[in-house]
Amino acid sequence: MTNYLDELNSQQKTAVTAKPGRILILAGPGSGKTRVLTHRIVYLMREMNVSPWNILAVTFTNKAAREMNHRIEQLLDAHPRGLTMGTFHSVCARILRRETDNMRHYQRDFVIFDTADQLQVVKRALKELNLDDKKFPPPKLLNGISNAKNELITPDIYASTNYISEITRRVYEQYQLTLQANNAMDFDDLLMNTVLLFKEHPDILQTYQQKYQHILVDEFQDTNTTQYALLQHLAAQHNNLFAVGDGDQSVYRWRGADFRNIQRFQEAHPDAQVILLEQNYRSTQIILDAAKAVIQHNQNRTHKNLFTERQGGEPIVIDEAYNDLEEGDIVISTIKSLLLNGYSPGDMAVMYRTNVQSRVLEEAFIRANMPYRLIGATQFYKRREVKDIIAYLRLVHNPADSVSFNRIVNVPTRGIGAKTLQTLQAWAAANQWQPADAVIELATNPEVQHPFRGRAFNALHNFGNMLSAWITASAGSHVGDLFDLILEQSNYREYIDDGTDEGCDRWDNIMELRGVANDPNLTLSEFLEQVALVSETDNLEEVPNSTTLLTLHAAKGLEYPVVFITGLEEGMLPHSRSMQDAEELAEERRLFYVGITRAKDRVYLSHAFRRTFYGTTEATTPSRFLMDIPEALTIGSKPKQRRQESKARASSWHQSTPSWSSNRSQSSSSLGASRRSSSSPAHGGNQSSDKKSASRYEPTRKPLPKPNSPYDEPKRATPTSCQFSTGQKVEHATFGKGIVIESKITGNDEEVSVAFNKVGIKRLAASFAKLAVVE
DNA sequence: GTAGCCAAACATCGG
DNA sequence: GTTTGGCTAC
Ligand SMILES: Nc1ncnc2c1ncn2[C@@H]1O[C@H](COP(=O)(O)OP(=O)(O)OP(=O)(O)O)[C@@H](O)[C@H]1O
Repeated sequence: MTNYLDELNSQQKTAVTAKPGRILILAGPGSGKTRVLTHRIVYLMREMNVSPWNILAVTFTNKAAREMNHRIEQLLDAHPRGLTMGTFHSVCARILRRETDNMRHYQRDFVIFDTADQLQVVKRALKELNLDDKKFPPPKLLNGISNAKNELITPDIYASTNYISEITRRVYEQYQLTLQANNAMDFDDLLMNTVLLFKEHPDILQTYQQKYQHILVDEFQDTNTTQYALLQHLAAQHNNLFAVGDGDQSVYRWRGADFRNIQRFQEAHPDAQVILLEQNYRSTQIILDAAKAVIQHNQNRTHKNLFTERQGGEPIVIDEAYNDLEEGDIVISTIKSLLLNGYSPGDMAVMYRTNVQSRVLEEAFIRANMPYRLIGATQFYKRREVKDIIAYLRLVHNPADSVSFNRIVNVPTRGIGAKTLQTLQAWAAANQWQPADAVIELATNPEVQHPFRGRAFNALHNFGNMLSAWITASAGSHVGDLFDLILEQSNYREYIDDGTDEGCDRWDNIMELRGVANDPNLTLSEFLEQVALVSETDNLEEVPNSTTLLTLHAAKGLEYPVVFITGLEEGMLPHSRSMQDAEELAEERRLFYVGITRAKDRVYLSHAFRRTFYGTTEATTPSRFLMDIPEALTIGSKPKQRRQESKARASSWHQSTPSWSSNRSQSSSSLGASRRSSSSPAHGGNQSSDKKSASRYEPTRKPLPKPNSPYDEPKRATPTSCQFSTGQKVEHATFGKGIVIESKITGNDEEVSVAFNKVGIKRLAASFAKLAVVE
């Protein structure tokens, strides 16, 4: 039936049932984009009789794709077989993989290079061009190359206007040749090469145009020129493009995204239907008002009249901490209070501008023994041991990959040092081989002329033997079997698992990777593609019921009942590297806006008066963004005042200790619950080992403390008598009626356990929970 | 050829 | 404060 349309408001319904064509949905935060996209797909299939094979849906993360797939399956009560759904990168990778026969420079087994690999290639290009990598920093050059690719600029049309750009052009040219020789593409190539393929082969383009008659795109504001071109090509024939986006949430300008693609789209297609989604289903009025007040300061916005039916709400809490350490402690103690108020750890997220900030927060979680999940920072797939194993597998899959070859040829050490490698490189080059071809030749062709003797020869010969055996084995076997074979024959375990905690940890990571390879239906090629294209947020749900620590960027598209945004200081948010340029500053503001609008019920904003950079501590100024939130919506001392206070304090700090503590207790009163002032948290020696073994990468494997474990170790018992007693009937604003099962004094508050009729047993803080006794 | 040490660089955001 | 890579001593 059509009852799925009943779940939509009228704006959403207009969007979902719009006549196919060019459609632009401008969707405010929390306005149900996901719902509109999924229902649109179902609508196309059911009402318009469109086959899922003819639908392409592009999402921002793999996780979003999975979730939408799941949702559609529920709505249809059947698996949408044939539906193409994925990120730009994964969709392009699939197309390219299929079309390699039509590409001049690539074979089917091409691999995807990540940033570390890319840097190696840039360094090699510099060497080949006789350029000094001290004078021309590889990361800068790589950035230039990436920008060009995002703008669909190939080396031959790259216009150099000055010395540096001429260097970039040359390196770019050489870089592309090296990638091709390695049968490898970088992330940007996946997009650019797909567009180039379509440009060069109109017949192939036509095939895909006919296949993808209906195209839907999420997060349209964060598409770059190349992605935009891709969409325009694909949609050129049937003109059915359903783009959903919000200019106010554009936060990827720095990697080529341009929210003006929204305007471009409207200008290119004046007949496009534009539909606004303005009702926010997520946040309370107060949160939405605060967010609107923040974003209002940006120029050239499409006006949207956002509203919510969730009247009122909890005020935004603004906290000032003495330093970043105390900021972490404040977050922790606030979380503890919220846990007593019925929230669970998984309801909360702690956000920050840069990954380094996560460290202090993480340590606070570890000290307090609270469950958390860290997104990003040192990503799993970027860890040394994981990259090593992937390099082995990649080399077997694509022996042309010399970056992987160089990475593992002597890891574990097997007597192939710099000197030998140099000779190998020269010998390989003379024969037009890649290094892996050379060692295989050495091992399998006894006739071959070569420059090696003695130990070096033996080492290379052995390695070549192993490699060619793996390549043979890879043909018929599962990824898992190949994985095990490589581990065993390379002696990698002995090398990495050296008995230290760290070694053990690294081995565990390898076993975790092994788990991914377990899927029997996965080919080596698919496995490698999957691990290359996973994003940080993709595995988010794997740790149930722990608080999420993540950057504001990573938070885009997610929602949490409680959101903490930390580090609201000038230089941090807005970031110092974005404060010069008005456009970049506007993006910082959007980032803050994105953060606030992730919250359903509560927002906590914090800043530290002193923060440690590079090991030295400096005084800070509260973020200008704090002053944009109307006072009426906040609790905590007024941002304007504190700005001056902080400045004054910064200058007078060394003379005397100002009335910090009194000030502090004033601003913390808002939380009611106990909050210890962190005078000097012990920097114990066991801290670092704790961190490594306890949580950094464990969460996906090791169960974290159970949600009901006692986070709230009693601190200082204040002699207060209990208001509630066992058996008493009570009522709570949200949870309804229930019976008290236990009541005790914890910290300086009374902790009440109540069995509610509807929601089961909850533990609440009496001062917080507004429990009423009923007859 | 390799392990281990120390200095220099370092850290915005991510697929 | 941490990581990287270049250098030295075995
Ligand atoms: N018509 C509706 N009625 C009730 N709830 C809805 C409706 N539409 C969406 N929602 C709810 O609103 C919340 C936000 O939806 P969604 O995550 O799709 O927002 P979004 O538009 O993607 O937001 P953002 O742009 O901020 O990421 C979800 O919890 C969803 O269930």
